[in-house]
Amino acid sequence: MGQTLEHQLCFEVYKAANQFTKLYAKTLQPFGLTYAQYLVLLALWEEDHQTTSSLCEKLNLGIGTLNPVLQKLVEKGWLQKTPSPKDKRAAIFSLTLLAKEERPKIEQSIINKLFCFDFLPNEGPIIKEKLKQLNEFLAMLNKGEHV
Amino acid sequence: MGQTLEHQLCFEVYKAANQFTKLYAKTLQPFGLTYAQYLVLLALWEEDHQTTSSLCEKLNLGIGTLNPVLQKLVEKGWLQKTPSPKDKRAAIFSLTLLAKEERPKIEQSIINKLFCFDFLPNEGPIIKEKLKQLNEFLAMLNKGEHV
DNA sequence: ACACTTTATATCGTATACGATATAAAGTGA
DNA sequence: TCACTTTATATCGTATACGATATAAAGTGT
Repeated sequence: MGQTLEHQLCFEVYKAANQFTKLYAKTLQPFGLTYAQYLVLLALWEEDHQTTSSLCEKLNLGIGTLNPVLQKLVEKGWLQKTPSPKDKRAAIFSLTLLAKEERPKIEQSIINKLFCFDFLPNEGPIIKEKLKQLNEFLAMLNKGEHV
Repeated sequence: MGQTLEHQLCFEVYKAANQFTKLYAKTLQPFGLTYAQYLVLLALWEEDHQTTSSLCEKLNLGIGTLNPVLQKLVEKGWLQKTPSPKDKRAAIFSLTLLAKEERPKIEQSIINKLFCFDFLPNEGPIIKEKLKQLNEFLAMLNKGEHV
């Protein structure tokens, strides 16, 4: 395998992630949201009332990463944090009215920014499927003890 | 387009990037290198003696990101920083003997870790090509002023 | 030569992202 | 019940990653 920068899959993934972050940051900036904060909202729009650990699992992030993001979202009025009645350790995060009301505006902004060209509607689903396979492979490597 | 987390291409890219970072971090840890530091070495293994701005362009990173990484690599003895004779503003980074000698060991560790399965040799090149197209598209969006 | 712009690097503030560690609540088995 | 383990969250230190700003050198046009 060629070991030059040009030949590295990991580098293409790295660049794509950074570019997505920049693009979403610009699009989300009018709403006062960062990309990571938007991903949390996506997870909760999909299913409201989730614990920290549930969100960590969905987003594949550690609690050390997610906790500050969740705190910011609560401070800015997007989320509400309530203790679980069943488990005194657990915290449950729920969408506020603001988060529900702003959703269509945010979605429309992203559609206008990213999906007004042919590329993503055409190629997006294919790339996404390939990346899902890649992520399964990488998750396997990250779990196990190989070499 | 479905707006759930499950349906987002950006999220698959995000996860893949984080997983690569974790995987490479573990593999590079015996060498005292981080993933970002490794990417700099890749760029210089491909072409030695590059300026800060050249490395920024190759890695698609801002100087605010790259500068601390380069400083660390110099501190740890992987790179040498010399002022350019032609341009008093410019700094030129070159590989040390250590960086040249360790290269095959580092490459072998990564091959052992990631390429000892069928997945990357088989699917890697296809995914990489798709991501290159995606990156061109995202770069276009990040450059221009659309919407 | 000189005002103006551009380029190259440096620094700062904010926000992730990770692993390690700490703490408290919940679960488990003898 | 009680020691032990597991689970859920919190915090800390290190390293990116970004945009904004600052500074000095180089380039440009008159």
